[in-house]
Amino acid sequence: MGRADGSGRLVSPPDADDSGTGILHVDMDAFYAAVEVLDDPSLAGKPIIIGAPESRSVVSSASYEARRYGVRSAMPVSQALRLCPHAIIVLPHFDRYRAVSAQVMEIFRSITPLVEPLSIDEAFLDVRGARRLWGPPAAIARMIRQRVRDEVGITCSVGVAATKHVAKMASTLSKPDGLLVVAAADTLDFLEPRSVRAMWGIGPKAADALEARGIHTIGDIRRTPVPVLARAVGQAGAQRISELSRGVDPREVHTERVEKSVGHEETFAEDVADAEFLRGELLRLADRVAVRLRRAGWEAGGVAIKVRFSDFSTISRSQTLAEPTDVGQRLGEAARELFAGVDRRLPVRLIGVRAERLQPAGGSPLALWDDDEDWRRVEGTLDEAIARFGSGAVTRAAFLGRERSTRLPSHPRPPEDSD
DNA sequence: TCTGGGGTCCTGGTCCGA
DNA sequence: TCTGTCGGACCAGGACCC
Repeated sequence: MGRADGSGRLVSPPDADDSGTGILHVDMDAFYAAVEVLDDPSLAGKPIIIGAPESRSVVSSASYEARRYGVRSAMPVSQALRLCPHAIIVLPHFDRYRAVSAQVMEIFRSITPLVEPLSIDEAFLDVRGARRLWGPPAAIARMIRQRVRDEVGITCSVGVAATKHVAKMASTLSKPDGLLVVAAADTLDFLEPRSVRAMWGIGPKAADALEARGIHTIGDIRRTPVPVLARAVGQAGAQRISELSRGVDPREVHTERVEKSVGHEETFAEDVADAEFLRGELLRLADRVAVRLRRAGWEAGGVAIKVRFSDFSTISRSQTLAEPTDVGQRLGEAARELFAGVDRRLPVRLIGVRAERLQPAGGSPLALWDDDEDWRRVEGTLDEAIARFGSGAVTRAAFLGRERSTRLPSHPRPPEDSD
């Protein structure tokens, strides 16, 4: 497995056993800060905070030099500056981060087509089919680290394991600039002593709820019956963490990701009570959402708004549209209708608009599944397909290329969903 | 001390039709 | 015809992730 190297991280020796593995999780180290150093080498070795200097801004990313002072992502910039007064604040350059990210992802795809980007700075790779070309998984991981360093100029950490969950945990433990390999046979030993907080999907609330029941480690989760876990994290969560604690994680590496909603939100520099101004903002945000919808060729079947008040309490309202749309005016009208029903007892800190239930604009081709999971492709809308084939013959329909399934009326749920 | 913006997923409540 | 039940759709809120 791995050993501590004195810096708090775990790394594997060059001859680490990688038998039974094949999933890699690659995570760039302090990505935004690393790109800024790449573009301005005079920042190297200095505490950098990526964020806006405005009063309500939070830290998007921080260099490891800043993290030593306790600076963390999502922390208010004002608080970060109290912890590290000599930190250098750098405004984010998202276009540049996206360009570097594309460069890194291209390296991954030159090794295997099975790449699942999780965010701008991390991805899962399934390298089980790449062994003959590039060698065993641990060797591939070393090659990736070398290539990212040589060709892009930044460092990354890699976890190698048999499953996504363990690979993700391993990369986190190996940070920064590390490699940790967990052979399949070592999975349970690896998981056993780790804090429940280290699990992917367990946040502060769930961790508190588990610890209140004496469940502190992943080994504790493994020994706890699912109904007991369910009282802390809900039924679905309990089932999931119970399986993960036993090293069971059947999730594959998916190369296609389907967005389910598109939204914009804005926190005002100062809280706003002026309703007319807020209505104007809703229209402006709806327009931005509509532009993105049209660029992607989607229409929204529903609209949601989010309002955060000066006391940080947050409400949301949503409605299904009579007809799907990608027109900003229509989205804006729906958002304003929803806003009219909100009790505005306090000034507003943040307002947001989100388009939901996305579907292809103008009735795209459908794939229809019948009861035998046999499928056929038809042109037109779902309603037209029902008219043509009858709802009884069809259990499931998906818009091609989007993997959006729609269960048809009066019919049993298919054995598995397409998501 | 004072909490961004972009998302996904889950839960629980309510309404409605079969 | 009335009533109870069940399941699906929809909605609101919260937790979580980067």
